[in-house]
Amino acid sequence: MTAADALPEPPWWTPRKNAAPRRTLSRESIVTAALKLLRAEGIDALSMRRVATELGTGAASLYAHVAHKEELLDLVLDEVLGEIDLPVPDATRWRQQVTALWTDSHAALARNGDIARVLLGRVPLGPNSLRIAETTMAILRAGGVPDQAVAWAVDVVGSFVAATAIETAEHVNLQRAGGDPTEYYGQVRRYMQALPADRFPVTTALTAELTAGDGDDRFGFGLELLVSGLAAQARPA
Amino acid sequence: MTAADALPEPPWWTPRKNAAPRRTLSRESIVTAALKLLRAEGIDALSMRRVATELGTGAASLYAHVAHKEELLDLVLDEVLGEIDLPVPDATRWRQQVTALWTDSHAALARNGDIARVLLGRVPLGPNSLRIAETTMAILRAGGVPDQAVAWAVDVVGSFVAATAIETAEHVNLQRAGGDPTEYYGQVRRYMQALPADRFPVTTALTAELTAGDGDDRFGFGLELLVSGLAAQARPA
DNA sequence: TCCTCCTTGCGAACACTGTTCGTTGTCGAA
DNA sequence: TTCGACAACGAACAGTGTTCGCAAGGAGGA
Repeated sequence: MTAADALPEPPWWTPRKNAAPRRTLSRESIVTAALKLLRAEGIDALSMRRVATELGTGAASLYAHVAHKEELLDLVLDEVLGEIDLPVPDATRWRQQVTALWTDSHAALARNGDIARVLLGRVPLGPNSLRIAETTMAILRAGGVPDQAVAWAVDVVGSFVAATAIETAEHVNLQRAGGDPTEYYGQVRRYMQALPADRFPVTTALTAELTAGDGDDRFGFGLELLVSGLAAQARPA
Repeated sequence: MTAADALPEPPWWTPRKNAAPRRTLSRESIVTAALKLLRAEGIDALSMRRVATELGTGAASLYAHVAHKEELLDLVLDEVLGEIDLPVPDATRWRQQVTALWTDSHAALARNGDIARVLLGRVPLGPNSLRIAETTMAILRAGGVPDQAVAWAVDVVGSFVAATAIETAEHVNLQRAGGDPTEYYGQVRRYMQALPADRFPVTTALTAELTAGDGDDRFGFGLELLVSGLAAQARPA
């Protein structure tokens, strides 16, 4: 760095476009930037242009490392799934193990914005998805769950985990946007209570139960239903 | 036209401009056009401009009848849910009744493009949603399911129904786009079979089971898990 | 050393999106 | 007949994903 660097270049010099080192962009850095944006502002804020500006460049530059936005989202999803750590299957504790694994998955998705949205309607085939599916199936199989049930459970419970993660994430979204979830639920509750009781006897009677519990409570309830259903199908040890 | 018309609209639905002489455009015609587009080309094709041109007008005209796109989607969703017909709760057949009702809901959503996407992350409070929820809870309660379980089940199973409906709809999407689902599943199957067997023993062993069955089979499997879980919690008759 | 090829970076542009603004045209009531 | 209300709507704005064409630099060979 000499003193000359501080001077503005004469305008008749053709300006050097980039003083910065060129090899600054990579797939990893793009995924990291996207993930950061996702966590901070949700999936709606995740545009190619915003990811690019986060990295100090233009949107077009991303397409040298990533085919489309969908591929970027796939990569981000797999990155998130990488946060989940996998147990070594133990036949004597299979119920606790699947419960913990699915709970972890729910938590990992829910804590990363509404990334779970990209999971729905796709068969996730990223390396981390595959590792999770493999481990899940190994645990269930060790528990004596029949093969067809094992295969379908990993899909079906996966859908359930994704769907409830979206719900939980939306809760978090609301909070970040300055909204108060309890206030919102209060509004919903008052609306349900104000329904005509003759046509909605159960809804009006159960407003307390309907608005009780947070996302995790509801997820836990559903998961327990599913896991106990699987346990009922398992051959006794 | 059913009793749903008599319900108070949720306060966040902007009331239609009342008693106005309308020429061709109306809320109903907009919802119908949107639904038609949704069925034909999926939710991604559902833009305000396309709905408008379907009606022979411009996008701006829609905003006299609908506050935003989100509200339009809410209306479309409720229209779809109106296709489901509700049984009269019968305590002796509660299991068959909930199973049929949830299966119907799944079918209604799946046959209308990926409309189920708008269901996720929202508490659906349209008149038809409320009627379905009321009936579902009445059936479960008649079956002796505890109140808290009734309330959470309607939410949790609703999420499950929506998630699997998206999956089924995506299947249909693929078919409409000229793709062959069996060919696609064959591809997935070959990919899984080609995985290193030492690190993915279960996945490679269960490729047949993993690609077996269509959306309805998988939905039925998951639903059976959930319903039998609820039955286990019900007090004996 | 020079001259290619090839990948990366990137500004500009294209065809879209949801939404708003200001104006036009029409209709019911006074 | 006049007037005010309001649906209809073209144009515009700010945003989106993606493509194109060109510039810059490194690698490899002559």
